[in-house]
Amino acid sequence: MPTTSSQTRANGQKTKARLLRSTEKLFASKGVAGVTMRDIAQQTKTNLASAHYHFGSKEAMVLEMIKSKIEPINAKRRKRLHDAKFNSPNHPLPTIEIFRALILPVGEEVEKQIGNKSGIIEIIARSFTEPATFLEKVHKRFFGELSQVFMNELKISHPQASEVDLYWNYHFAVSSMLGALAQHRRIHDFSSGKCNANAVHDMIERLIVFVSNGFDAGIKKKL
Amino acid sequence: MPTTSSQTRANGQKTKARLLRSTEKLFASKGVAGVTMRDIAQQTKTNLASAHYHFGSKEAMVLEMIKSKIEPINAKRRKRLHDAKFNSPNHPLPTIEIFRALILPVGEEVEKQIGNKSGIIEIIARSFTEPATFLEKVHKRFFGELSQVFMNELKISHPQASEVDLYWNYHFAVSSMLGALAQHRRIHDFSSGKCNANAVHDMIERLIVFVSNGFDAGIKKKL
DNA sequence: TCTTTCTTTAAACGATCGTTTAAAGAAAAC
DNA sequence: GTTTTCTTTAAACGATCGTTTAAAGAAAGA
Repeated sequence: MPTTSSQTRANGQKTKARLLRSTEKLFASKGVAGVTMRDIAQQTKTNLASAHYHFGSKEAMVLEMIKSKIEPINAKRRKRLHDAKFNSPNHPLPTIEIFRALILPVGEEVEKQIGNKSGIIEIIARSFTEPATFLEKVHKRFFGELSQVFMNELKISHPQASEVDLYWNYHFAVSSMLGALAQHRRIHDFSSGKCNANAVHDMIERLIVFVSNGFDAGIKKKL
Repeated sequence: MPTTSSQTRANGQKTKARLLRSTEKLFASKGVAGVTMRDIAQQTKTNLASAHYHFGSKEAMVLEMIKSKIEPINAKRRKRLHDAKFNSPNHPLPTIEIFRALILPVGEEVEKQIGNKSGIIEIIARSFTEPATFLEKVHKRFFGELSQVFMNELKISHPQASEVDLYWNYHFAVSSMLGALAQHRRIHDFSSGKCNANAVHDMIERLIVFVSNGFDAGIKKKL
């Protein structure tokens, strides 16, 4: 049978991938603490001990799942930021373009999971809100460096601004993004059906406007 | 002994109050799922069964604790909104005054808990982010009506705006507030010590500026 | 083929969870 | 003082958790 050599012992890898998919859906909809290894094994139609065989522990499993979902998103963010700079080589980037690079790739991921009740976004947002479990380390590991990249870009675009202003308002911007995306499904009930939670593209554009204008308003004091 | 008739059998009430305090601190720092009834009993220096005697169940205990903390905050919000209207009877309220009424009372609560590692704010924010546990009902119960009050005020202040715009941007504003307040302690590390997480008053004023300008930017399209 | 390695399985382990029981202790009512 | 009601206590209950064990099954190398 024609399989690549890196794909030898194929069946195990398939089970591992299926476990990761189940982990994402279950953790997103019920929270890390609300899902048991037995839930995951049952959803994956495999044995409980098999999950431990592939990942070693529940914590290691969550980390690997989160990593597999977040890193592609962060790569898109960097690429979009890089491309935006390339397209306006002689000018500092407008605030809105910086936040577009930060937010749009997450929005695309939200758009993918329209059919599902929840996905990686809820997990990311929870890593920002949950108490001092291991999810807190996750947040620093996956977003620490990325935040510095975007902060640097904001410094370049706002050369007269104080660092304190920049840090505070970036903090507000990230909080807005995560809170809004994680909870966007509630908009339907809250607005008595007037707003459509599945109109992700519309929501994302609104969010980018909200965030970049809030950011600039908090910065301009220093001009 | 001179005690009011509603205060007879005094000792039990003291234990109940101590249980509520322990519940707040523990749930705030470790999350609802991360705290056991035994943790609470131990922290309160009482018996495990005593907690069930006073509250019936873990869930009822959490609900009562949250209610006891949130309702005074919401009362302050309504009062501040009412006072602001009284002080400018002939003009619609500026956006920033509406959000000041919404955000300042929460800020005062954050200021109270500066010494502690965490408090009710983290719990409220988590009720916005956590999966479909009973905390979700909590959110609707305690904030549903309040949100309508503030939305009505925003409609009055933005008579030309569409309801869809208003709902979306109010959603963003609330997300910003909860995310920023719940995570404000992270600003110290993130900013390499440049921002002081204990300067709550400064943070709150920044947050109000961020939110109201973001809101207006999302609304003004319709003018 | 035989052997080795990878993967799955059923069953059990010890720990811990929310809750309940039944009895003792303390405070108020009489 | 006696009775009644409220409160606390130690101990146990059944359920469920993450993890481990030991053996069988499947795939690849020799």
